[in-house]
Amino acid sequence: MAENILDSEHRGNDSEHKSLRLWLRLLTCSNLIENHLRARLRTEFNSTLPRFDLMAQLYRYPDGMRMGDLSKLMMVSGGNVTGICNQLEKEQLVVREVCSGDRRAFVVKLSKKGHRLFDKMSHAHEGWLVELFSELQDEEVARLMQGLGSIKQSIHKPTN
Amino acid sequence: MAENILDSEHRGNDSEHKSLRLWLRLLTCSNLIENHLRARLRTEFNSTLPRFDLMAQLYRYPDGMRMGDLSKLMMVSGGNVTGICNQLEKEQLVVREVCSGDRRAFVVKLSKKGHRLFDKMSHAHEGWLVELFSELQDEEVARLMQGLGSIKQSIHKPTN
DNA sequence: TGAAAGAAGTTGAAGCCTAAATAAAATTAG
DNA sequence: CTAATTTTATTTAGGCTTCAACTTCTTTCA
Repeated sequence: MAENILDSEHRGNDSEHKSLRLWLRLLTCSNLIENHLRARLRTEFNSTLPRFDLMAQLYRYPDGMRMGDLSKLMMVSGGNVTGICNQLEKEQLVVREVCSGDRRAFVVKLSKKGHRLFDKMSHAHEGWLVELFSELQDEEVARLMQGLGSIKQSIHKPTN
Repeated sequence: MAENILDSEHRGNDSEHKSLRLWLRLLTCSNLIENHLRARLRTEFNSTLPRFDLMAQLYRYPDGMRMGDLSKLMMVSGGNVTGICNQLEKEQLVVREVCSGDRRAFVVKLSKKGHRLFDKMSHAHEGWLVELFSELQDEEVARLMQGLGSIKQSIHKPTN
């Protein structure tokens, strides 16, 4: 314990500050983009980011997915998925079907109405992102993809 | 308008998907890290990320800051800052002082107790980040810092 | 000066989100 | 087969977050 304190004062300070600064910058970018997307979703579609994200997952899996899969992919809690699905279901954008073979589970799918709406939203959404990233060179994007990929990998196995 | 639709179908599809994929990857990384930090803050300090973030801002400005500045720096709404400050004030980790010269405003500062607590928390917090990023090469971190910097710049002036 | 415009912070309603507890069904093991 | 465990989804309590409306104070400018 005491050694750790010494350690971090004698060496490693650099690496610490680098890690912190990297995280803060990553967070800033994420917040900037998220806030921008949220605002446009609200003003242009009277919708929200979580609703959009859930529909986006279903859009990519036309056969539908279970609540638990949604929770994992979206990296949010199960209760949260339940809540958002309830709303989308009430608005008839999404359908819960009983899962043959497991009576506990549901398969959630985009309804026709939901599919149509998401078509429009995702098109706009992609446009906003292209706009936001318009000043970035292709090469820079490629490097970022790679670097962020490393982070993803690095974290999925946190000193296991 | 109609031209835009044509445009995006004839060319630019690549760039669209690149932008979208970059955003999704950025978001994934951000979520992974955020969830990890949130969990450790909870288990090890029985605290939360928003509380930590607010205290972090005050820690960097020992003379305190106004609510509005906190809102801008943290990129969250004013009402949100009010709520978090209320909590921290109740726990005596933070102090609201009347602002001489503007009777509408407050200057929020870290209390002694808050300062001591944040000392401990931030030390742990930096350690967690070093751990999370431990597999990244220095060079990769530098490249990421630069790339994310470009994003930040690019977005702060969204086609102004 | 004084009315209009703007800015700082709070409040309230609604939705988002988590963690922990629960209920129901499936799986595993004895 | 049955009891214990695990899995799937929901519920609950509490905190986070936004937006819009509001109050109070400051600034502007006619």
